[in-house]
Amino acid sequence: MVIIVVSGRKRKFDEQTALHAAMEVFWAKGFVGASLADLTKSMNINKPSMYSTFGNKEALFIKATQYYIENKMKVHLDALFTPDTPLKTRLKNYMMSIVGMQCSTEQPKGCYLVLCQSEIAGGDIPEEASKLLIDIDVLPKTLFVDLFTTDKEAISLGLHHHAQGNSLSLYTALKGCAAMARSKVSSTELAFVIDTILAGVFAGNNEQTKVGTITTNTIQ
Amino acid sequence: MVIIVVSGRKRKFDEQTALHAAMEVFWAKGFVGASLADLTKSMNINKPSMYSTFGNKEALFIKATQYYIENKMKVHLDALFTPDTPLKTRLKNYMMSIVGMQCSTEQPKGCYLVLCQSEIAGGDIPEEASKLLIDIDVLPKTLFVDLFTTDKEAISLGLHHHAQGNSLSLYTALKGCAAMARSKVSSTELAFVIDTILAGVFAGNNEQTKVGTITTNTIQ
DNA sequence: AGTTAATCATACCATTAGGTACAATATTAA
DNA sequence: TTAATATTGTACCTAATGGTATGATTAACT
Repeated sequence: MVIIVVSGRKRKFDEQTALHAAMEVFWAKGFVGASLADLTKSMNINKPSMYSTFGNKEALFIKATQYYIENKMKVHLDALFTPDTPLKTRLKNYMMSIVGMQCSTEQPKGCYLVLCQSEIAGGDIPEEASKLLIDIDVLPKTLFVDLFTTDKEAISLGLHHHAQGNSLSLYTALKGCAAMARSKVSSTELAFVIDTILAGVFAGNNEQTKVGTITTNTIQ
Repeated sequence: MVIIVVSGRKRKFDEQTALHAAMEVFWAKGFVGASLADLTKSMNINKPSMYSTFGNKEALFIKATQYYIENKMKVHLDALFTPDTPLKTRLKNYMMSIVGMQCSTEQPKGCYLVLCQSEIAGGDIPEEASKLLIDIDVLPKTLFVDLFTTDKEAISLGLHHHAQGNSLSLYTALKGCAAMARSKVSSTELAFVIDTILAGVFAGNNEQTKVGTITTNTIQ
């Protein structure tokens, strides 16, 4: 990191602190729902300061989103790779770490990304921001797929045969929990949901249930 | 229904058709994201017609939401009570009927209610509309609870012992699928997710997984 | 046909949206 | 102390927001 010393008035606010505040506004209201008045008020700065520091609303959103990923997503990863811990326990710890955050009263309930991703279809999210949100969406699923295909225990349990499907199931459960958390469902209740989806994955769900006359068991 | 015949110019548009169009706009953009320009353009009427017919944006939203419930939610119920069909199959048919709708290209992807409910936390949804959205949210869960507590097969399988938790699991899965569908995940892929959660429910997930040093197995 | 009453289209209102110009204010280099 | 530079606060811009007033249209009832 290069620090260039220049003369001029010093910035009164801390960029990271302001970014944290912006993140919370987008987390609660989404990109479209968050107005510049909302943002600058929470960031405790005025519009020219915001524009000179971050560019515009979209650029601020992109930085806030990256801030969320760095500070609110990656922190849970440790639980997934704890040594000498059964796979199921590691998955549960990881998922409950996320669910705990979704239900916390310290910050907006639910998931920043789930909310903003759901705004894309409305057509009011600028292209670059939209692209970022879509790109991010593959990361958690890829993480699960890697785990199911490389973890010794996963392979010995045969879970790697349905790595894609199992990963999608867990990721879908997390998104469902995000929606539930936003409606104020407690993490205690959602723990049961996590247990259930993990039971389904570990029980093996290969015996597909018939739908009408056709049977579905392929993932494309 | 009382029809009052009065003199005067006849309405050029059909109220239900207009409501259907409004529903699709709210479905795609949410309450906050949908502007009156968006709405009246899709409804193919102009603002005074909209205001004289429906009241205001909130009243239109409430009617559109009720329209959604009547025409897009209740249609799936039949699958849940098909005679001579195993419980698991009925649940799968019901859930896949919903997921199929979430993934359809005939209308906006995902779920109208999940999107709009997620906007409540932002504080920009008027009170009456917000109350409706919150009230609706208990219906699907209640539906599952009733089923698990009254269905013969459910009871014989012991599923009624975790009626609350199992219901929450299925409802959470549906909300997760809604989020997934909005990001264009196919119903074929989501069928695997539904199979997995059903496997979890029917396998019984009573054997809870330890989280750190504490064990969670209660639903409050 | 003429009266009555409801709907329609246009234009408009106040407010808020995202975004800037500009002058006042701090800060450093000289 | 002064010149140079960057940040700040205020005021403003244009476009879009939810919502209306108004007068022209159109249809039913007498």
